[in-house]
Amino acid sequence: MTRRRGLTSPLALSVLATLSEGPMHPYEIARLLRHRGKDQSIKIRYGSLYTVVQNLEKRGLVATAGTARAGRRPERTVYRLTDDGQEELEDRLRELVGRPVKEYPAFEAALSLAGVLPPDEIIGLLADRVRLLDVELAGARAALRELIAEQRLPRIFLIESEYAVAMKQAEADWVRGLIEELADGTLEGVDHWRTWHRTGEFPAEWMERGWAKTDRAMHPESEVDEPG
Amino acid sequence: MTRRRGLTSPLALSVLATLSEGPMHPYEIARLLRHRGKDQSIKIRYGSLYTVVQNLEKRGLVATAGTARAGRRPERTVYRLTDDGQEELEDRLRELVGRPVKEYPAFEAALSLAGVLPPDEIIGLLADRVRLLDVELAGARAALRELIAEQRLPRIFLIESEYAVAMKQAEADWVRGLIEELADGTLEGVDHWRTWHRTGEFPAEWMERGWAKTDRAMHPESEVDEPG
DNA sequence: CGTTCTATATTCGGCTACGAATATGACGGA
DNA sequence: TCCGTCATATTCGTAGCCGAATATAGAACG
Repeated sequence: MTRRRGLTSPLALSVLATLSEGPMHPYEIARLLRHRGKDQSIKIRYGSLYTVVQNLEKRGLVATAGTARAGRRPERTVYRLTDDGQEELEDRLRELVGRPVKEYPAFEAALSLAGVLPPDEIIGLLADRVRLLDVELAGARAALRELIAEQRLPRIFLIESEYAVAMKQAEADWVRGLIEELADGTLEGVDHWRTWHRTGEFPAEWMERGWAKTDRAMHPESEVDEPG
Repeated sequence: MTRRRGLTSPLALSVLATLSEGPMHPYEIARLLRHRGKDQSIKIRYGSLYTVVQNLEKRGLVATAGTARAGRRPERTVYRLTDDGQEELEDRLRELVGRPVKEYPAFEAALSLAGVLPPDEIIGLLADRVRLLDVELAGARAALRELIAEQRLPRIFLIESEYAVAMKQAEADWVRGLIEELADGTLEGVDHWRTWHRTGEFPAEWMERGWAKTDRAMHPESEVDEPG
């Protein structure tokens, strides 16, 4: 009945993973992860790191292996992975690889609120986005090529970057498609959206539909006492 | 010189966006967003909602429009969007639509640490993932069809879901490709990864490469005082 | 050998997120 | 009418996240 709550952050996982290579102190963990470019896929904040390690210690997933000092620099606490920690690490990794978790990308949120701006402005913004995505893609691909060709780093160490590139490419492609549908009016509703912004009035044609009615019903004009 | 820090959460943005339709109290905002299915693209937590609204008030982006009560139920504070709030809303939306922001999906983190498990187990887990993604995709597509055909909801109100579906599809496709490359050994390094897990020894062939050397150098065996 | 810059190593305080608790009204059935 | 349950509406405490500050050592430069 050991409680398995919390400590689910990617940072916590990366700490366990790194310690599975041998005892280390927190700063060293961060340095290694950075050196390997893992900070591109995992958000590493020094402020968080030390708290996370302490919490992992509380749960018995890591333990202090001793303290060391070089010269008169501040004392470093060296941690090691416990058996429980190794088990947790593997369990969480299995979970994370084996099943998708619901996430909330900022762009999805933005799309869901895009109605606030008029469609023609949105088209321009989406075009900006595509341009920037293309630049990022070119950069990321060049970096990958460099690491593989010059540094002779096996591709297997770079799958997470290849994944990121693939997703970025998919997004760019999808946005390009959306821009087209918006521009040529293929996408059902854009015309009404446009006139709605021009006139400020909710399209009469939509009023009739069921979803519009229940939507209105959600927002009763309630009597309000003016403040002050 | 008004400081424009913080309050960048999607939830805050959705509050502003919803209030741009008229004054409301926090619970009503949440209800509307839920009714419209926006809670699929934006994480809505009641605990957070009230804090967010208060902070928005502090920054002058929303203001209390009065208080209302129905019967003897707890008093509700009704908020309205200020002019500053409307401006902020549009600015942030432009930013969010127009430029990609770096994000850290859990799966990317998992991939970057996947070396902890042996490759053949990873292949199995990836297969699980693909299966689950396919199920989710079927469900999401069915839901979209239902809303468009039965409810006669214009597609424009559903772009965020279409985006989510497209991204999920892209991920499923990419993972399928990865599984193949892992299974048939096309991906450079899998063989060494496999023997490394079997023997516990870092492959000699890799030792020679520059990246492996600097990696070792990152982790000096430091003298450690045993504790207790 | 002073100065400045960067790398090392960690602490601290404030803010944010969010689960859980609270309190009331409305509705439906036995 | 009494009771259970659902919807309404909000507060509170805690746990975690993270920017910024702190302090020291070595390296580079003139």
